[in-house]
Amino acid sequence: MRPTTTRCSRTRPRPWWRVWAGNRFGAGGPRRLGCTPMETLEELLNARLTAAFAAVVDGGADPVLRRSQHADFQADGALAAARKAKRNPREVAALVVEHARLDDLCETVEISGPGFINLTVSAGALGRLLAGMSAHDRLGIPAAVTPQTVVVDYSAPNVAKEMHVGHLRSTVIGDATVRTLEWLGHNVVKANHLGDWGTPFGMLIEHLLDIGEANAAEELSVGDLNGFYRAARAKFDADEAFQERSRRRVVALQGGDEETLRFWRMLVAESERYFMTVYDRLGVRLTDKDFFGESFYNDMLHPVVASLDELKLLKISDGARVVFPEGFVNRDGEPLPIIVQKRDGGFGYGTTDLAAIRYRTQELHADRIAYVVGLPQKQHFEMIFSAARSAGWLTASTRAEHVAFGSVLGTDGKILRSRAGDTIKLADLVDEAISRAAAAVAEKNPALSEAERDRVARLVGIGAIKYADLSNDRVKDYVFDWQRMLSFDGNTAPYLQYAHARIRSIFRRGAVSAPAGLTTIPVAEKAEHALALELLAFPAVVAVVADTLDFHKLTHYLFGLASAFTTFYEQCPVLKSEGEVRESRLALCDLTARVLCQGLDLLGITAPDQM
RNA sequence: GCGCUCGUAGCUCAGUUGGAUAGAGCAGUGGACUUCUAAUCCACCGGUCGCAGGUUCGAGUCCUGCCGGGCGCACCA
Repeated sequence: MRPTTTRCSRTRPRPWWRVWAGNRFGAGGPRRLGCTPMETLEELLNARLTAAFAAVVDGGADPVLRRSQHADFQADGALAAARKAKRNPREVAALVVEHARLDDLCETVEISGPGFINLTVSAGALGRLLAGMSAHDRLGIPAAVTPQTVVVDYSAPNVAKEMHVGHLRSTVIGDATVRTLEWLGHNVVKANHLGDWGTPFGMLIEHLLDIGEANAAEELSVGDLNGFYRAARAKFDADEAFQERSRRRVVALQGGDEETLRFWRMLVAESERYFMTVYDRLGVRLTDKDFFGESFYNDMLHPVVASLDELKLLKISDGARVVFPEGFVNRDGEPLPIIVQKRDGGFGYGTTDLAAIRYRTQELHADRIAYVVGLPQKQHFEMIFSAARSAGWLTASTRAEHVAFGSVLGTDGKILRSRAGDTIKLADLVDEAISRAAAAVAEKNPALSEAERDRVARLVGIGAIKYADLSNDRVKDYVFDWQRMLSFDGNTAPYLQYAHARIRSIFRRGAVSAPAGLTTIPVAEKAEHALALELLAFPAVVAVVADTLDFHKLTHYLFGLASAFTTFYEQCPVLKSEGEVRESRLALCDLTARVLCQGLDLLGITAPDQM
């Protein structure tokens, strides 16, 4: 949910508690991470097949390479190419196979069915590629050669209002976005679009004065934001005099009255302090430097309106100043506006979003802006993007996207609420996750020390919540189910964390470290072969996820990797094997652990070494 | 009314530019611990892919029309 903002007055000081360092990202750029670009298995196969297709088919053709149940990979491109050229698909496939240089990569290349090309990767190729990946500190994924500046707009709680499950998804998905893009070497601006401005602040400030500054600070700092807000609201609804005071207070706030601003800052600061405690417990990267609330854009609102006017985009409709982005109609089929300035002179939230997008493209020089906001806001963002394009504030050189997500449902299939029917405080949700995880850990591994158990419980509990959220297609609603997300079986965070802990345990138990400097990692067994293919797929998956921000594709991959590992673990003794086989298996273990650890880290989940 | 979004096994979900017999997990049933963590693994059972047409060698995927759930449609954000 987008935070609440209603009105704004003529002049306003810039928020004092933070200084936007305009050149914070300008100089230096990202650290170069000393990586050599590597070719992935899939890229290699694709390149060879593409060359073969070019030799066989006029104008060439996409090999349509993918993983297969019938072999390691299959290339289906011959069918489409044959149809286009009105040729026999099996013959095209045969010619492609004849022309393809695959000797160094494939054990077998066979044609099957109507013209599928089935590829089995040779052990030698797997060994070489695995060794390359293992020797690489970034697991085969180089840092971006041309880093982008990416603004991630997420979390966005409201001052003096409790964070609830609605903020959970934005925070978790946003954090995964930040981690993934930062790891890839991009300049990421974390923009926590705090709801820190608007009419409610009249009543909130009056309530603060009623109960006294000290009491208010106390109430807010312990996280009783709902209590504070409700009390203010109740008075506002019941007491006419209080209403009047609140209205005057809003005017004073908007007018820049110094004392009023001091109270407002206090509300904001106390709320931010509280939000930080929640973020810290959740283990997300947001800091107190990342609050860029709506008030941050206040100075930019009048200029936005003026610019729209100059650009002839501004229209007057029913006394309000509006822009009509093309292609949007209301229920009567009339053009649907974005209200940039209301009849009474106040600004709408659309104005703030326009100001923010202009700021982000023109001042921050963003190459990409990701709005991690709920699906219901979809039309709003389409309108904002459309208007911003018309104004020239959003050009083809910036990718603006609404990273939409669905609702969190209870096991009854309805929007998740507490038993009493209230919204659930995010802080309570975190507490419950940790206490449930603590109980599970205590039961399943009593040998852990108390301190270690607490640490593991926190990582498991938080991991479970995040993983449950990220492992579903984000655009869909998902069902929040404690039992399922904390299960050690199935596609869950604890399962992956456990797989990782088991691997670390091998090295502890064997008192060995991962072999280094291998030029090849021989794979012989079926389970080793399958694990190798999974490991080598990591770079491609990360690339897709960075592009689509579909994190369930990463969780899906990690689960497949962990499954492949446990099969290997059951069938291929590591410490009991000897010589080259032992070295190879230790290297596979190490590589799996590193990929699991890194993959989970991109999701904001920590994998403990033991649990 | 217009628009967006979802509908796949009893449950929770994958399914990438259209490709081979639609895949997992949970639950259920049956197996496997002198063993590097059994917090695991293996096997079986389970689906008219909401419905009906269409496009073609081939449709869960693309097109059209329905049905059902959720959401949005100007001065709250």
